[in-house]
Amino acid sequence: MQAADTRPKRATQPRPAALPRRAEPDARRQSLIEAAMRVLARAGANGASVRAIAQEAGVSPGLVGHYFTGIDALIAETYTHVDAMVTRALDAAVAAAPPLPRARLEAFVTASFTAPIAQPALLATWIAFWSLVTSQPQIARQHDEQYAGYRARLEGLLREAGVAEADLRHAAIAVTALVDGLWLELCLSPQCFSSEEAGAIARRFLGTVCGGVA
Amino acid sequence: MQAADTRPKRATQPRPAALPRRAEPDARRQSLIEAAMRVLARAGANGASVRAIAQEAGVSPGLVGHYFTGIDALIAETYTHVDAMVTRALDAAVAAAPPLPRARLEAFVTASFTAPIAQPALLATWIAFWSLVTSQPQIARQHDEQYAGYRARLEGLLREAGVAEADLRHAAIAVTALVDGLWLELCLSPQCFSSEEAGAIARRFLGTVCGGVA
DNA sequence: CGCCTTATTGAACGATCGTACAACAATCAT
DNA sequence: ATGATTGTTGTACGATCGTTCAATAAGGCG
Repeated sequence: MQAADTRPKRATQPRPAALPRRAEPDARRQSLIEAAMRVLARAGANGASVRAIAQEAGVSPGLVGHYFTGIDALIAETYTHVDAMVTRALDAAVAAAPPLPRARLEAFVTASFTAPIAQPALLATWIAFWSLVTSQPQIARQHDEQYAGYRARLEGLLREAGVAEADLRHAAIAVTALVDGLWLELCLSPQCFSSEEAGAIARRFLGTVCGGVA
Repeated sequence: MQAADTRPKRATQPRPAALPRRAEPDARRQSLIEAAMRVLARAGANGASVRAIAQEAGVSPGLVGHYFTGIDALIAETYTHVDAMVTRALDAAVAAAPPLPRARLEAFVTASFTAPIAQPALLATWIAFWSLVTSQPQIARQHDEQYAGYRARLEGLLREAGVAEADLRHAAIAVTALVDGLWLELCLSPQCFSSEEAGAIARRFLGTVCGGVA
């Protein structure tokens, strides 16, 4: 597997201004993680090498080893960063919704299919992370924790919406699976169905889960 | 060199008997694809190199280039092979079900969470394939076709089960997404919920899609 | 200013990657 | 048997991989 052609040089995200030659450690870490995001979006999971990321960040390859124990740790932290960004976007969507339990729930799932969450450029980050889950127990644990957090947030919204406590776990698993499946297919072949259709399908499912009439 | 080192190391799947030195071309192709499956299951997407696959198949690395245009083509054909195996297992489950539309439909989704489909060892094949979808248009086309085939089969079962023609497309997309999401999470963290739970969740969803009460 | 800490460099290392290719060997037609 | 065909080998090549590490440079502090 070799790096794919990246000729078009499509501007996925503008590169931020270069950091001072000697930067604040936290800022440098962050800039490396954001560079990894851009490389993953542009070149895919197979193209996200130490050298490519360092070049994207405008630093020497050796610096990666100074901030991360290895490329896998950088990928894992990039996943954490993207996951936090997704969580923030979802929380913002919920907060912006009318203060009705059902509306908040619908805002949660609808936001999953709109920018900045559902963009094919983010898929490579998940793929790169998933490919580490099987072989690295620590990565598997991280995945479990972040997914558990996602489901816990969803369980809270479902509880507000009146889902019985006994059904909460299965309902959260079901909604999570449906949203993830729609999200994945939306990223893999965006022309198969639209974000609006995905949102409509998911909201309709919420109607059956909450048992209530719309 | 390392010709003597053919002792069984880790038996994920038993390696089939070695082919004769000069094998039937179709058989050799097939053996390379099956070797790729075993390597993907054992070493993950990042470990599925030409050399590892050739060694697993008991042939020289150069032979891969004789049967496939490159490692990406071998991965793509491996995906095709696994997809065909899944399709066969699903069709067999449907055929073995009672000849009632709803039972056939339930058999279809239930089989998605039992061997030989839902095993974490298969996840690496999907991951390796997905990582090629973004960068290679031909792979993207192949993905679209195989997913369309899956949904078409599901649409047929849903039609038999009485789903209105106007709802068929969205229903198939929804069931596919739910099953895929459950399947993915089941492979990524098998301890989070069980295959039986996944089946129960999916069957319950079918009840709401078909409109009928269970 | 000189000293100390440390962020950063850039090259080098060994390993592995995918692919190409000449040589070898096995089968088949004649 | 002989030649043609082709499956198969093994190696070599250039590229790239992740990581290491001595050298360098940039600030903080006396």
